Amino acid sequence: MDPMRSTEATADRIPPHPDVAAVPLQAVLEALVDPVRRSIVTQLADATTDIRCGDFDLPVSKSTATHHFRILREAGLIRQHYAGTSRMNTLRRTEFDTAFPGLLTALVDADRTQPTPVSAHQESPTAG
Amino acid sequence: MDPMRSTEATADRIPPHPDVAAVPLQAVLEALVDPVRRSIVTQLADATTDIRCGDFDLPVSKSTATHHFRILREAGLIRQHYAGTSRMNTLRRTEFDTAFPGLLTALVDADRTQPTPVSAHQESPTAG
DNA sequence: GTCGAAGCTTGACGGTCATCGTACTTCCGG
DNA sequence: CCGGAAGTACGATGACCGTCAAGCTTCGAC
Repeated sequence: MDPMRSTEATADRIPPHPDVAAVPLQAVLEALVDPVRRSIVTQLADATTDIRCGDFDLPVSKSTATHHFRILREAGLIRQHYAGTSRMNTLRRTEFDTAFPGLLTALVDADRTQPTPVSAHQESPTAG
Repeated sequence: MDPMRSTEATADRIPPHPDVAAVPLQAVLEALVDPVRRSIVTQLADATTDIRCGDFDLPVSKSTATHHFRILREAGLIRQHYAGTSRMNTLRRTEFDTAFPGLLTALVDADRTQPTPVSAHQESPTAG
């Protein structure tokens, strides 16, 4: 009800974001090995602005998408904040590049060259 | 029995190595997400010469190690050749860097900064 | 030829994770 | 206040993958 709430004042409902420097490399790789999550990251990397959860092009249900966003947030890859009922997502590029130099660039670059096929109901597109 | 067999003539027993350019990014990430396999890669990156399979410092049984070497070979990350009964392993750095620029460097670099804890009988060191 | 060393193959097992549906919460517009 | 929209939380389920032991193959030494 405050007139103060534009885009930044409603952040209470979001669990705390980790310090990227404290995230283990293992967690980062586990986050990025999933094609759906990697698709989220590349869509963010290609965008110039934040993206709503619901505006991503994803082949999974809403609850599964929520799960993926959480993994990415906990891996320090994305930052989330509320705007109304919409959760906005940003890539934490600068911070991440400090902690893992070159990693995100190399991955997004590779994903652009070889777009990862993200089809639903398939956990291991390589083996399948 | 040929006198010709120094180190390169015995390569028959090794399945063919893939063309790195044809390896999907997904396969590369699935290979590198495992801490044991990442440990193999970093040990190779730190070495100046080839390493025998048995000379790696790995917390798993021989059969499991064989499995990991195969995954890495099929992901285009290592090259294997026989020398007697020993299988030698080399990092395919140059080829890999051409196909996935910056990826290997960023990963090895990150792994050096944050050495991955590879303990036996543990598939998900992050969650555990 | 025989033996040991090095490593592969196979089969089985157990844990982890991606997936979903359902129910719940929070916010905005009338 | 009420309804819809946007997401989350919670269980349940099924598949994949890392793990190992046992047995086999290949090579080198003697």
